[in-house]
Amino acid sequence: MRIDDSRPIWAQLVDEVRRLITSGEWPPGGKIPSVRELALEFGANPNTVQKALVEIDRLGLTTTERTVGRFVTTDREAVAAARSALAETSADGFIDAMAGIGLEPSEVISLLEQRWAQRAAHGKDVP
Amino acid sequence: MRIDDSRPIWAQLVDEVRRLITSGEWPPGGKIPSVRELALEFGANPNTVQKALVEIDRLGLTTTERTVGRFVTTDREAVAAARSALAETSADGFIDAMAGIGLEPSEVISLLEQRWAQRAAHGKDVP
DNA sequence: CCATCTGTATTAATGTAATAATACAGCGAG
DNA sequence: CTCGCTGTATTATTACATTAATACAGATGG
Repeated sequence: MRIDDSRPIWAQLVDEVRRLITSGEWPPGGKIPSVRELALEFGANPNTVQKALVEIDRLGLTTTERTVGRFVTTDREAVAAARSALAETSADGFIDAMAGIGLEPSEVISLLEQRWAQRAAHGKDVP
Repeated sequence: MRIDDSRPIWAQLVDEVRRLITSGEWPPGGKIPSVRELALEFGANPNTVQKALVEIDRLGLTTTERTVGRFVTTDREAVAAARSALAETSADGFIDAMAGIGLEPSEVISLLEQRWAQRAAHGKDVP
C-alpha cells in the first residue's frame, strides 16, 4: 500500500482497510490482524492504526472483542452497502472533477476506457 | 468552493485555482485576484493563499509581476496540457479505486452514466 | 498457574498547518 | 510627490497529527 503525506495516515488506513473489507479480501467473520501487526505491515505507529480501526468499527465494518481481537462483520449486506457507497462517492467526486474542467460525459467515458485499457496492458501488477 | 478539513487548505486552493485556469474560467493572459482578495473570497489567511499561488506559479500556470499582480500564462498549450494531465490523473485514481473493490469496467461505466444523469437531473447548481 | 497476546489508555515530545499581525519594496494613479 | 495596491517576508501563537514509551485488564494456550 502507498502512504501519501498529503493526508493524515490514519485516514489513509481507514480507506485501505475499508477497501480490503468491501473487496472481500478480508471476508465476513474473519479475524483481522492485530493493531501491532498492522502497525508493522503499514510501517505506522500502533496508536495511529488504533485510531483508524476505531473508525472502521464506527462504520460498522468490524466488531471488537476486547481481549481477543477484531473481526469483519458477518453482516454481508452492510459490507455490500459500504461497497456501493464507496463506489458512488468515488464516482460523484470523479464526475465533479471532470465536469469542473468542462469535459462532457462521452469524453470522460472514452478517457476512462482508454486508461483502463492501458492499465490492463502494462498493468498495475507488472509495470 | 468547498473547504474540506481532511487536506491542507493550501493544497485545496492549488486544486481549485488549477481548475479555474484549466477550465478557462480564468482565461490565458488574464489578471487573477490578489492574494488578499482571494483570501477574503476563500475565507482563508493571505499566507495560506500565498503558499498555494507560489505552487501554481511553479506549475507554470501563472506568471508574477512582483508589484503588479499575477496573470494566467498566455501559453495555451501549457494550459491544455495541465488540463489533460489533470483528467488523466483523476481517471487513473478513479480506476484504481473501482478496480480495487472488484468492479469491472462495464459496471463502472454504467455507474458513471447513472450518476451523471442524476447530476443533470437535480443538478449540482440547483439541488 | 503463567506467559503471551489482545484492545485500550495515558503522557510526553516533535513537526507541521494555519492564523495573526506586521513590515518592506516597488509600481501606478491622482 | 503621495496614497493605495501589489507580492513577499518575518515572527509568534495555536491546534493537531504523529511518534514513542509505557501501562493495564482480560482472554487463551501451554
